[in-house]
Amino acid sequence: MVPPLRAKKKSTVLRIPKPGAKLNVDDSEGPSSDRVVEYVTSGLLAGRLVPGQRLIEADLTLSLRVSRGPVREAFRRLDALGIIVGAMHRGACIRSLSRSEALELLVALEPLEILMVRSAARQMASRSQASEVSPYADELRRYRDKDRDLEITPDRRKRFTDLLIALSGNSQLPSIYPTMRLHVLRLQTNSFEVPGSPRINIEDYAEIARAVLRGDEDQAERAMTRHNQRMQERIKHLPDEAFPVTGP
Amino acid sequence: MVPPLRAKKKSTVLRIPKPGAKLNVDDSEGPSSDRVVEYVTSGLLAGRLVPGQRLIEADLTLSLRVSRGPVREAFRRLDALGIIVGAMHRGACIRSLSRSEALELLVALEPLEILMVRSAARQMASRSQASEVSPYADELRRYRDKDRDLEITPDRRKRFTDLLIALSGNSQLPSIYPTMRLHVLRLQTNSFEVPGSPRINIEDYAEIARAVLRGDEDQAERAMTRHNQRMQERIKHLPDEAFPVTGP
DNA sequence: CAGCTGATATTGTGCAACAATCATACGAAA
DNA sequence: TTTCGTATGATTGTTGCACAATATCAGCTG
Repeated sequence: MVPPLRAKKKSTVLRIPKPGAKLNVDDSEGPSSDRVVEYVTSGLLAGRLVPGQRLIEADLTLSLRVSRGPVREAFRRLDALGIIVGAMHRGACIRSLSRSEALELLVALEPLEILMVRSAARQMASRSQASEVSPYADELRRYRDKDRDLEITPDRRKRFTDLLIALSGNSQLPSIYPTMRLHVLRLQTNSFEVPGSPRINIEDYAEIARAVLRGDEDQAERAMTRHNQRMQERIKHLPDEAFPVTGP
Repeated sequence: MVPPLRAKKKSTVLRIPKPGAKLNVDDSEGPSSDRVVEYVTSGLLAGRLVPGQRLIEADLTLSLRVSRGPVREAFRRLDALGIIVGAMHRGACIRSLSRSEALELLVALEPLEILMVRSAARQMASRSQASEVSPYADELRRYRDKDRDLEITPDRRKRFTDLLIALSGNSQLPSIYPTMRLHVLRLQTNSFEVPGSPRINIEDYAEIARAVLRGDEDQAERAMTRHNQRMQERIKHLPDEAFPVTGP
């Protein structure tokens, strides 16, 4: 299997790339399908893509300069994450939640959020000096103090729960929680302003962060529950346009 | 873009299939990648595949008679579901949970299971006569009565929680809960017998089913919590061989 | 207007090629 | 002998193209 004699093949150093191959003109790192996933998720949060919108493989192929393989792989991943829905021979479109589905999502997410803040608070109480938690704790303090730099964007919201999950110390939460959160994040910020809502979230985060940093599990749970309740109220009052209907 | 004149191309009716194409010799229906996912998940539950095992694209290509495209798409889906883990240029292997990770998974799953049984019990109490729930309720009764036909296999266990989720009426739970449950199901049955365990699960299911069918939310939660606790105990007592370590 | 027919668009799959990287074994230097 | 670089093979990541299968839609006909 291993020819002991020197083969007549070309030296490894002098590899002349042929046309039609990847050629490493890739400006970013990592798998190409990651870029597609990033494009869709960030586009969803930025409002560049909206629920119900059809995703055409050829379009992404052109705009992202990748071939169909990675695009299709990314679609499967997004489908498994509940971000898009795919139908046989009909491609994929961004998943759209009805108002009741959005409420059910919040109901299902609530117990996970409670677990998350309780675990985080417990970790803070027991090992607040540990070097592992300190960078996360520092970042969480900025939410508590309503740092001016922290303009509340979808990314900031996502980061907030990511922080809590990291602090919770539960290695399995990242795999379970974040899958469909994108839809909630979208409904939290994107357009459809409801009077008084933007401030509410900042206050909610500050309250949750305060309780977690103090290591007060019960208070953290109460704060998180209140936040979830306010989100449910907000969703109930959003206009119908926030819940587009996808064709059959 | 739409050439009005009849093109010189071949008539649509007389399409002569050329060799090397799919040719529809596919004995099953649905996307090919589904078959790959099915092969892996069922193989994991059946013990044909074990955690830590490497998955080679070429192998599945040969054994399932599909090309690399669908195999890679399936891998991305399984990766998003937490069933396998993939590393750049190193392929994928079946995810292996350490003992502590398995425990953390159960901890994270517990609040979802509570939500699930509480909702199911509530639905049973409020609309027990509704035609929607009756088929599910009938099936759940077979668990309550410890139907002899219901030999407890991994599929039966999976079906039990699927039933509860269906009865809960929460349309978002299916997207959130089941992703990583496979690992728990595997640890419940596969080999590594612990004295007295097999009966415990049957009794657990019967107790949960009884409470849910009665519409007793509190009792259902208690029963489900007990079940989860017993599972945690079981995991603590499993031999180390049940938690293979994957190489760095 | 309903139903059919055909064209078009898009997806699903296969195949082959190649680059990039990993993994291992081999051999030379220390 | 041990260690380290390097060749070599294995496997993955990506591309491109071809073609089949299905959906969608426009036009035609009765």
